[in-house]
Amino acid sequence: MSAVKRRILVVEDDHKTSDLVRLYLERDGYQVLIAYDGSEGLDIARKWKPDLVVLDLLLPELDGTELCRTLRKESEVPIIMLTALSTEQDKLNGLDLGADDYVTKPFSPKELAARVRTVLRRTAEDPIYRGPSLVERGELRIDFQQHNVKVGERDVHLTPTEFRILATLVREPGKVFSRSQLVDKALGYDFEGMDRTVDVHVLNLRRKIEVDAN
Amino acid sequence: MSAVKRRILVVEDDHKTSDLVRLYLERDGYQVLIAYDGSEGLDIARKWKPDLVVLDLLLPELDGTELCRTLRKESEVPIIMLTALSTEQDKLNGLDLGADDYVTKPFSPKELAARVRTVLRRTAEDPIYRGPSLVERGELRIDFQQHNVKVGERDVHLTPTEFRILATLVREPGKVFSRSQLVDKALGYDFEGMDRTVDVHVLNLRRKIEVDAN
DNA sequence: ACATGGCCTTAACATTTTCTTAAACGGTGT
DNA sequence: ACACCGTTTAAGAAAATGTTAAGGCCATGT
Repeated sequence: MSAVKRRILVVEDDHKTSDLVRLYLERDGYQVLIAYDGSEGLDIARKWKPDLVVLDLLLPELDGTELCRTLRKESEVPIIMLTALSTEQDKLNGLDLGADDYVTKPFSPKELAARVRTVLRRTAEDPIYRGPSLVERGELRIDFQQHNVKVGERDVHLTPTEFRILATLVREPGKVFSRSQLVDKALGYDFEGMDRTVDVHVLNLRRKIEVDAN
Repeated sequence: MSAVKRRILVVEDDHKTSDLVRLYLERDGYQVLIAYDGSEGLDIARKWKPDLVVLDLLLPELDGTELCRTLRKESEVPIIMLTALSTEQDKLNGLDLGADDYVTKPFSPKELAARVRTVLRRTAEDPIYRGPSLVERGELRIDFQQHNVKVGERDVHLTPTEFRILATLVREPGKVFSRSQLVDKALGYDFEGMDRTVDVHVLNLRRKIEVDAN
């Protein structure tokens, strides 16, 4: 897909956990480095400039809390907290430290991978995530954080492509897009299929969100 | 395919990057020139009249920011910004300068090539979209973004051809066009029908937008 | 490894909109 | 009256768009 792999630093002292995480993240096409204690983590973070840090809260040498705070001061690298603690209070503390997301142990590596994707997507240069993270137009309500859409009270499930198309349109209300423009925005610059593929997505989208359905 | 290759000027001081870019763009059938600093870039842009400029933001001699502004004042050549900076603010600045698109380093040359294609498709290919995206003449209001037309308060629905004819006329107010000139602009150079066809479109157009209808 | 389910893509067909053409109309000047 | 030229009409042809359904792919669960 993209030529340059995104780099992810995992700071986690438990080898079993870190190996599992590495496995899943590498399978998703990320480049992964693991630091086994806090100060090593800080070190690598500074030199390697990862695109995202997965950070265990309980660490030898330098605590995750501390590390998180330090990283935050030095850069805006997205951080996902990883911890055994799970009370609401703990979560709030974590987020206060500047973490972008929070996963409690025991966790499924798949879920972690999903969160990584989400956080990176939010922070990446994807135009559809620029601008307000909550957009309402009439009955329609699009939450870019949660990645969900409502029509009135009804929850609407959109596929990724449908979401991207809707997002593209909603970011520039009233603007008319050609098929190929929509393809670029929603299917990506390197899509090489038929223009008319987008017709079907738009049709499905309409069926799902149009109020005056018939 | 196309008789004359489109010309692309790449202004980029890093030889490694510029070579890579040249490789990809040439493979896509473009004619490529590289300028290794800003003032050289400006020079070539003026003399060579490229169809598109790929512009690194950080340049010796004359900064990309400055160059972009200058180019914009002198022509409407599409510009794609290339930069290592990637914060929201930087992107917005770049677009504010009048760049048509923005690619952050490290980038995949394939993506750049795709963006070039897209931008050229949007701009160079269709003259009626060059110039202000909102034009008002008297009661008439043409929005090229929204692709809609108003006469006073009234929304007017135009067919694609009618829109193109109106756009052609409105881009050069007062100018008189022969039938065949209008055919070329609105129906395309490869149209092979009767000149008179355009009469009908003009008629329909008049009915729709003329205020002193009867 | 295999079946499942969700999503994407495509080709084919249906429907709607737009384009094109030929022909008729109506002034104007000769 | 007739030739000339812009205008208008109407109807069939063509193009664009909407819709359906089938096949392929990939990730996930067994």
